[in-house]
Amino acid sequence: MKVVSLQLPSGPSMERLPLPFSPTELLWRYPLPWAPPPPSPLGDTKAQLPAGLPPEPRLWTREDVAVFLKWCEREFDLPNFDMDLFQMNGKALCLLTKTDLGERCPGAGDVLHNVLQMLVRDAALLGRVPSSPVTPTARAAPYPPSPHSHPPTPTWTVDGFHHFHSAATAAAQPNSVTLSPAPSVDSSGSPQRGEAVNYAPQYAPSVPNAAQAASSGSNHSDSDEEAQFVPPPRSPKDVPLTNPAPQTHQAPQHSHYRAQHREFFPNDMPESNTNGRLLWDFLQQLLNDPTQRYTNYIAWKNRETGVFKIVDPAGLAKLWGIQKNHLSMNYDKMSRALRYYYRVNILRKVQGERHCYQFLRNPTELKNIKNISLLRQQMSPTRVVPQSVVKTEMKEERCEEETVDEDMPTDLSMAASEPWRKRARSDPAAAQPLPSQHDKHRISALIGDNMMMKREAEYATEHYALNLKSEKCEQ
DNA sequence: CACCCGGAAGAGAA
DNA sequence: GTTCTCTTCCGGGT
Repeated sequence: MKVVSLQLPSGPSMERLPLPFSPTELLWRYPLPWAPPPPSPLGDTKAQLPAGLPPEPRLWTREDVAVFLKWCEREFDLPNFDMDLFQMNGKALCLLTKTDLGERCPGAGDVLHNVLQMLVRDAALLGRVPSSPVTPTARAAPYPPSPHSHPPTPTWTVDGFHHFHSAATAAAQPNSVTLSPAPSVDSSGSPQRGEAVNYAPQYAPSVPNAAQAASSGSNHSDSDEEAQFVPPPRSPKDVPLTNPAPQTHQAPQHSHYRAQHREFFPNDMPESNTNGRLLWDFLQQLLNDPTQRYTNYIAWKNRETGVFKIVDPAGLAKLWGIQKNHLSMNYDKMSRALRYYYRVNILRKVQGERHCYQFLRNPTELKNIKNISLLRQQMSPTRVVPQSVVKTEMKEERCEEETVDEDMPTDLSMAASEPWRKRARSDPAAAQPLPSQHDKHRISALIGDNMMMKREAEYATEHYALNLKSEKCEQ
């Protein structure tokens, strides 16, 4: 296992390295005075739950479910539910998808689902019943059980932010990540397996020592992977954090969260809505972890220019696999995903340095890509268009004026540029004619040719740093 | 051997 | 059904 010894755990151990959680989720969950959460119809639902109703929906009895439904009818002005369709306990209720709920109560399924999701997450965050922290909660984890969660993918546990937690508890519950069993491995998605893990009385460090697993070979079969998720004996390298920030799963205290949040995601002003679902976002979250817990996996080499190094490729891939619930993820696969970012100028490889990449866009830009993609059909020369149209449009755009920044592809759609890449590579003649340098530059930005991209990359480096600075100033 | 690259096909979510 | 973002697999190069 290749481990760079930093000040944090000397060996990457996912048992004590909770993944960052979605900042947007917390914004949503824990309204900040200066950053009001997105309006939620659910509002202060939890506080208004009928007295006597356990806050953890999965612990509800049938009667509790009935009480809850009645309460929902009143609270959200929903049509009366057919209680015959809800003869189930809370656990079963939570297992219903939004669709299921919609079928049982047309017009109210979304609301019901959202409320349940919120309650489940709240319960998890409060440390009562761990939710799936690492894998996307939607579809992967038993909890929340629905594959149609909304908000979509609040994913992370909040353990990294609880500095207030007692040292004793921290020692007993080292910053751990509770990993749900691998649904992708077990296609049955048996909730029983999840229960066994997730109803544990405390947050057992059930995330595998993914780094160890990964480092022992990243091409296991799925069954191997699953086996790996039994926490192996702690290696001598897995010394406790010397960092004074104990990582636990206690309920967050808002004030602490606030303070940390500002540090953690100073660039997260725009709502990304990705929540670590996208690879670049995931990497940013790890890189920007305020307590630097992931530096054994990934670390900035030069934050100003966006250059980072994947310290433990196998371990990082494992983390990513956990996040995406693809437990057979390895560095080879993950790096393929990274390479897709080349062509859209999100990343580039740092030549000559292994596992070194550079963000070509700073976090704000990246997060704005979501918005850009909404606008791209009107404004972006590299907008997503049906592939059949790409060729024609490219010819027309060839003569467009270009500034490096604006024309750097921001479109995350691989499809948009793919035809050109294909043409250029598989059929060089087809990429012709390229009558001018200008055109070459143009095409290069699309096809991500490293040489031709150099100018943009250099620009992006400066651009990245400049934006970073300006964002800091805004703080 | 590990890393890196990119094509191809397809999955899964929105 | 379409689009997006990967995931998976692969052959080939360094």
